[in-house]
Amino acid sequence: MKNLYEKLIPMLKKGFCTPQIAQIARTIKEPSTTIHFNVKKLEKEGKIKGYKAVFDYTKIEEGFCGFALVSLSPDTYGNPEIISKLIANNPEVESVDICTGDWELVVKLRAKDQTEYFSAIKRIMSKKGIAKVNSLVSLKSIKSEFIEI
Amino acid sequence: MKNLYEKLIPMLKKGFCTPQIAQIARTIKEPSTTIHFNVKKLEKEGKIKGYKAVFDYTKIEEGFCGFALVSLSPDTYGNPEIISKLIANNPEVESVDICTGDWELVVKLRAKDQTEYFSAIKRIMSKKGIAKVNSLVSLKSIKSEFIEI
DNA sequence: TAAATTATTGAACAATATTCAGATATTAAG
DNA sequence: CTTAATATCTGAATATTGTTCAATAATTTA
Repeated sequence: MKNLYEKLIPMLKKGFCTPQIAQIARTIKEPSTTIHFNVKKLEKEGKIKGYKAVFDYTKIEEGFCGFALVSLSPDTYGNPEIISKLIANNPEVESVDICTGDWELVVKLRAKDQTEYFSAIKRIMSKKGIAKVNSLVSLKSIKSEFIEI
Repeated sequence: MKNLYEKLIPMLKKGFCTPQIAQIARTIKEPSTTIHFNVKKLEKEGKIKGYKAVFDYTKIEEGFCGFALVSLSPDTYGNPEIISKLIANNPEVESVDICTGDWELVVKLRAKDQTEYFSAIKRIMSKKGIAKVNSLVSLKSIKSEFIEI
């Protein structure tokens, strides 16, 4: 068979989905055209960023998940956004947050296995400005993207 | 006006979306019926858990985000799933991971503001079995759910 | 109060997901 | 290798759904 999974999964992970207006309308018993109006307003107001699929990552070759707690070196304190965006720009990176507390960045990553996770971490975190990285490896994801696994 | 946002946002945050088969088909130049077949297969195989909207949480009264790094007390080491599921079962909780490393759990939370975040943390984390909580407050989300903000 | 803007809604339309049946490819068995 | 069985692919037809439009109602502003 044609390997469409390799194309479909990255597409659906980032978008290519749409709200089910008729089903929402039926569920909350409002006219579908009212739901349509409201959803489009949420989009125009920039409140909705997009629509996407949520995967069971253990079943799509992304079962190895971890958090990198990052300390920045003093010279990047003034502008953590630049390095954050560089980190975010990797497909293995699920989320990046600039934080207060013991670490400046919290980065969530997903890879196929330990080997690929290790090589991703090395590649992504070997940047000038990163002083220290503390890795927490996830043994089991209980909830992700607001959806319980 | 009817406040449909209060109903729509929780619905779209967890589901009520669907893949855009025709658009995928056009993009990768395959028959839409083939895409349909493949997507349904992904669903049957349990690889796709659902379809949902991603929000700009700063614009929907969930702008305050943080991570709780949790240490469990020795008596819960043997069964961290139970307490993890209790934690996951709160609407403020975006993700829960059982980890190795310096903390047993990593919990991502979203609330309206500092006050509501504080009350959520107190409510969620005051459980027997939780030994210690280290909170990291997000000042800015750069990427979330694989989507850059 | 009156005017203007914003929200709601049903009917008509266009686009899309889904079903179905036949064709093709792949795998398993002899 | 050949045949049978199974799985995948695909176009045509259908049913469902998102979208547009125009008219009405509600809300806000002057």
